[in-house]
Amino acid sequence: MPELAEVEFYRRQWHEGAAGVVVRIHVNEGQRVLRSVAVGELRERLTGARMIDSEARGKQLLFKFSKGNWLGVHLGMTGELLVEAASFEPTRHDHLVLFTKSRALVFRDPRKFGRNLFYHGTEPPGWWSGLAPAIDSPEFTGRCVAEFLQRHGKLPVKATLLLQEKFPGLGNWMADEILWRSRINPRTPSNQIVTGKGRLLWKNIRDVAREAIHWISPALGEPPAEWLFHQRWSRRGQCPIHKELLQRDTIGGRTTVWCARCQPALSSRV
DNA sequence: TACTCTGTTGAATA
DNA sequence: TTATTCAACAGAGT
Repeated sequence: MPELAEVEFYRRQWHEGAAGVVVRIHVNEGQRVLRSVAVGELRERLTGARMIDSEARGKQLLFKFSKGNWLGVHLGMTGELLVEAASFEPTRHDHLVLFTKSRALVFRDPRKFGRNLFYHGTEPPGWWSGLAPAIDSPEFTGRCVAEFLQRHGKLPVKATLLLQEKFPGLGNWMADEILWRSRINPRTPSNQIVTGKGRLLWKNIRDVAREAIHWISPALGEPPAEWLFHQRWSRRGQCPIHKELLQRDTIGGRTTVWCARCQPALSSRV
């Protein structure tokens, strides 16, 4: 599930739930999500450390701990961050649990597509500072979006929007929402998004990202009823505008939903 | 019961 | 270099 707004929700959970130093660590040894982590070092260094900051960038999370320790989290498809009582007993999907005196910070991920990273040093780790500029940052300009679309030529615009190297945090439903608002057919080759449409697309990327955070991040809420979001999960989903049955197909390897009337194929529109 | 589907992504292949 | 396919995994839905 986690796209940028859900990721931000989970960041807040852990950030607000963290209280005091880590006194004990539970690790689900040998799990995929820990494949990049030196578990022994993580245990040793994080025990006695205290969370002092956190940041979300797209789908990536970084938690800064005292004594120069950094914990990265990617939630994959089914990951979540929970705060439980100190008496919490980890279940089989709880791969990393940081216990403080009063709480347990839980990283749970049944499908294990998520990932933890650990780094020790005074500056943020390279895998963090190398991430693409956030969608709401000044660096995310209409021009750089236009260039990126051109560069990806024939790739359907739907698939291009899912590339995290340029659109950090966009996931499947957000991409569909953005294209629907922009009245762009998801199969449109990226380099055929011309000037005016490109500008509109850029604006809607920013708007949907910002509004998603507004509606979802405070309490894992839902966007307003008129969003495509609410229609996409069912085969009977209708365009919120025309009440027409939505189209549904796999594009770029992902289930894609669109309205044939709002988003006609390129050849049949102006 | 068996089969299909899923919000991710990066490695392998073409 | 770039685009597509698939595997990693578990559970929910039909």
